Amino acid sequence: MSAVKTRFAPSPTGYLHIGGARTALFSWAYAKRHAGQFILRIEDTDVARSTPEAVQAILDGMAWLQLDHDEGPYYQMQRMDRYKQVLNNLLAAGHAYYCYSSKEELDALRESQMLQGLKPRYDGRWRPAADKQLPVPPSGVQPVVRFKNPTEGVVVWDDLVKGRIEIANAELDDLIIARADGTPTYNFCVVVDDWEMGITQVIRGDDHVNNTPRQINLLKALGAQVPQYAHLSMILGDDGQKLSKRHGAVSVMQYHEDGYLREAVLNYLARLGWSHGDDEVFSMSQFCEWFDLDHITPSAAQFNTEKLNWLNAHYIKTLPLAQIAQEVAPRLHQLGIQDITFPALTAVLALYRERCNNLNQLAQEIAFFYQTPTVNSVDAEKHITPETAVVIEAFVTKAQACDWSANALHEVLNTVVAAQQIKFPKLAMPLRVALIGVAQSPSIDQVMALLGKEVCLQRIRSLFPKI
RNA sequence: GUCCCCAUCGUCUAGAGGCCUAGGACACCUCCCUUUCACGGAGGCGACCGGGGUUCGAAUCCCCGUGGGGACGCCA
Repeated sequence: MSAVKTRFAPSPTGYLHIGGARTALFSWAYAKRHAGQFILRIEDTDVARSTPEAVQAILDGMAWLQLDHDEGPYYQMQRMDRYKQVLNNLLAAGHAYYCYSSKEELDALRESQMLQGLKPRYDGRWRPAADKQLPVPPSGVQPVVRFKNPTEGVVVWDDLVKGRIEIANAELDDLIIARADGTPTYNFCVVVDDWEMGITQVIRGDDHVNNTPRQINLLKALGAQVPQYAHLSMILGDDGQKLSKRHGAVSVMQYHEDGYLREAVLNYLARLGWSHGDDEVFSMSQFCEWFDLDHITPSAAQFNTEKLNWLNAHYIKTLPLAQIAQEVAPRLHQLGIQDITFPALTAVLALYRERCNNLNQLAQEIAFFYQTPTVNSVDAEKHITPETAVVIEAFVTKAQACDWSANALHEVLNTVVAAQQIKFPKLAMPLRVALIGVAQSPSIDQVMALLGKEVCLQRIRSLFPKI
């Protein structure tokens, strides 16, 4: 077998969604695993629905996920001349023929077949045969080109995911490979490309299972080597329903915007429909060493945001701080915070990153370090009582004298609590409310140390003006 | 309707005839840690779609049901 070459071949009619991303990931990983090549091919022959924006969205998605291609992107619209050559060869060799049936005629045929409980298929009325009298071509009608599919026998292939699949040629019909305007159709372009680009494994969604026997027949007519096929089952939404734009089928870039790390999305996707024993958390380089098609589940998988969140949390707390800072900084800017020089973002993140499973949430949580928080009235009411001011005043008095390090502040906190004969939260909670606006935070001494003496005192005084 | 595919905890999955009184992970529950909230640690709850075979033995193989999904375009 020649060197492995896989491809991802999306049609640019929308953004790169999670299902497409997983298909791309598996194709990419398969090539990496076998030291092969991965190519990107844009299937843009549906001129009416393809858009440059969608092309860009796919490119952006692939770039964000860092699924780099070794060749391409190829654009099918740029290969028209080649398709037409192959088409003519097929016509000349008698593997294809012109069909003058109108769309209306075909619709009527389909309808009557459905009514009879039959599978709708072209009946071959323009298909040439040895002793057959073909109808006279109507004038002024541009014909389509149909492939002369074998009428007998079975098409068999050993699907790398689903095992042996057999489909009788009697189930197939003569598919249109070129439209009336002369442009080739999907099944034909795919075949020519997979053949000429030397694709060895076609890894794609299982909605293509039914196209496979047609493509194999076409490949055989062209005298081409038939690649191996691996049909991935689909991904269902969180609710078990088919992924659609209406419920949650979002662009992979949306995950980026929504606060997910690529590491988390990739790791999650890798484990959706594929497994390596009990391993759950692994890097992409590890994945590329492990990935194989033997351990792909043939059944559909339901997307589980909770688990993605868990992985996101894992990567937020384990990736280098500098990397997390790079992700969080722009999100702080989006919250209207311009200056993030003090306190150092990495120091803040070191204290806070264990508390969030999402980058946007993380940015929101730490925003108070860079801008004055609004006090949560529920928390304020709960933790600030008439006696509070006394306690806080005692704390401020003592704290002002210390060097404002976390350790020193910790000492002061303990001293004041002992002197006032109160429980620790009686002091810590009102401080949190004054400094952060809410009653939840990491160790309050560490927060105060990061915030700095000046800001702390200022925020305390704004809530307790008499101090 | 016809053809094709699929079927283990709520979810993702391990499982290739005996290692399975079915393992791991997310979620959930309990406890521990604790300066609140998290994080972390320790436990717990929880599944082989049904029925027939084959076999000494089946989650694993076969058949039939049932359920779910996909395809049936001059879309890709």
